Amino acid sequence: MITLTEENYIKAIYHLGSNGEKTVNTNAIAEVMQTKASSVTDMIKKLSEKNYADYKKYQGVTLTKEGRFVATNIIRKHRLWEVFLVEKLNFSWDEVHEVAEHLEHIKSEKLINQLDAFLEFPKYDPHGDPIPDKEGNFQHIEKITLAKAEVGSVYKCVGVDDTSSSFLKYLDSNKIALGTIITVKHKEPYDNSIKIEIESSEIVVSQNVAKNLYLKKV
Amino acid sequence: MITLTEENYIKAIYHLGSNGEKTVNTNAIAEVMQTKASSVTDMIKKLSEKNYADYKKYQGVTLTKEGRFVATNIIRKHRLWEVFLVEKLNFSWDEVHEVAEHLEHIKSEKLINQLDAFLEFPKYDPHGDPIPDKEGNFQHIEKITLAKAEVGSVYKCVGVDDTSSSFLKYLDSNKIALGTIITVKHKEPYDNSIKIEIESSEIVVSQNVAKNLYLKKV
DNA sequence: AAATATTTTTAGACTAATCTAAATTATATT
DNA sequence: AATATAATTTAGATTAGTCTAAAAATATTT
Ligand SMILES: [Mn+2]
Ligand SMILES: [Mn+2]
Ligand SMILES: [Mn+2]
Ligand SMILES: [Mn+2]
Repeated sequence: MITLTEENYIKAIYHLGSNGEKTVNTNAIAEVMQTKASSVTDMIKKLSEKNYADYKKYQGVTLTKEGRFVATNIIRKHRLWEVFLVEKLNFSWDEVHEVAEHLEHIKSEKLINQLDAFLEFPKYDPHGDPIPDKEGNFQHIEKITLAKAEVGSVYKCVGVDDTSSSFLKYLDSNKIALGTIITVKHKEPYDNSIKIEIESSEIVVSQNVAKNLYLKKV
Repeated sequence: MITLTEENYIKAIYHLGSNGEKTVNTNAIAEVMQTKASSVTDMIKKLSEKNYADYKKYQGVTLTKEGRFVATNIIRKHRLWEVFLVEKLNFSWDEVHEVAEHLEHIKSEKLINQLDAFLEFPKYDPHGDPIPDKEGNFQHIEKITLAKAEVGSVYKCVGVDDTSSSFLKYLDSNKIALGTIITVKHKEPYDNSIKIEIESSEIVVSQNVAKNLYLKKV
C-alpha cells in the first residue's frame, strides 16, 4: 500500500531526475514539495525501505524500477485527466493542472483504462506532454525552446515548460497555442528578447517566455 | 479546511440520521466507519468544534445546517460520478460505488458543475438514488420495499437499499434493473419469500432480497 | 430501587507526516 | 591542509487519526 504523500514524493523525484541521470538531492525535493529538508530525509528513507528508491546517506536518491513505474503511472493518470477536463468538461489549459493533481491519486485500473478509451487514446496532454501507456512507455518528441531557435526558421509550437496559469494565459492572449506556426524574426542581444511572427503579425517576447515555450522545426 | 476523514464521518452521520430525526449514536457511527467508538467520540468532538455537528456528551450527535450542506454536497458528487462511470466509462452498477467513494472527495466547484452539465443534469444515480442540486435539495420519491408490496399489484423497480456488488449482480442475473416492471404474485407466510413476475416469467425471491428492492406502484 | 448490562467517554499509546534546532558530513575557499 | 560554508541528517516535538484498556454514565432487568 502506497500513500498519497509517498506518490507525490516519487513523482517529484522522477521529474527532478529525468533531466540528467544523476541522483536527486534533498534540498531540490524539499523545494518542489514545499517542505523542509529534514522531512525529505525521513521520506526518502521510507521510500528506500519500500523499494521505491535507492538511497545512501548524503549521496542523494534515485528511483528504482518499481519507483519509476509508480511515477509514470501517476503521470499517465494526471495527463489523461487533463485531457478529459479540456476535451469533455470545457476547462481551459490553464485550469486543469490543480484538479489533475488530485485526480491523479484515484486508484482504479479500470477507471483509468476506460477513461483512456473514452478519450480515444490521446498521445499528448493539453500542454503537449506525452501520455505514458500502461507500461509507462512514452515517445520523447524532439523539441527545443524558442530561446534556442534559429532566426529565419519556421517552427510549430509543441509544448510548454512552465504550466502556471499566468504563463498559459499570457500565451492565450498572444494567440499562441499548441500547433501554432511561429517564424523567428530577430533575437535582441541586449536582453535576449525575441521577435516572432504569428499569423502575419509580429510580437516581441521576453527571454523568460522564450525559455518556456517548446518548438519543433517544420 | 475540511479533511477527507471529517467528510466521511459527516456523510455517515447524515445517512444514519436521515431515517428518523433522532440523534445518531456513537456505536452506529463506529460500525459504518469501521472504527472504534473511542475514535468516533474524538471525531464528533472535533466536528462539533468546527460547527458541523451538535453534540452533548452521552446524548448522541446531529448535523448542523453547515454539516448537512457538506453531506449533501459529497452525496451530489458521489452520485454524479457514479452516473459518469456507468454512462460514459461503461462501468456496471455494481462496480461504481467503490471508485465514487474516492472521487467524491475531489474539491472543485467547476469540476462538479461541468460534470453535471456534461451528463445533462441527471436526476438519479445508477441505483435510483436522487442527485442533490448545488444547494443540497433533491426530490424524495415515494417508494416501498418489495417486502411491503401488495399481492396482485404491478410495480416499477425504482431503487435498491443494498448497493453491494453481490446484491446488484444477483439482480442482474434475475433480469431486474431500474425501470423493470414487476407483478407481485404470492407471499409465502412461512419464510416471507415472494413470488414475482418479470416479463411473463415467474421467480421467487427471499425476504432479504425483498427488503432491499424499492418499488413504485404503476 | 438495586443490580446488571450496555454504551460512551477518558487516558495513554501508536503511526504518518511534518516542524525546529542542533549535529554531522560534504564541498568550497583560502 | 585548514577553515568556512553549505547540504544533509538526527533528535525531539506536534498534529490527525487511530487503537486498547479502564472509568463513567446510561439503560435495562430483576
Ligand atoms: Mn499538470
Ligand atoms: Mn499537463
Ligand atoms: Mn454509491
Ligand atoms: Mn449510488
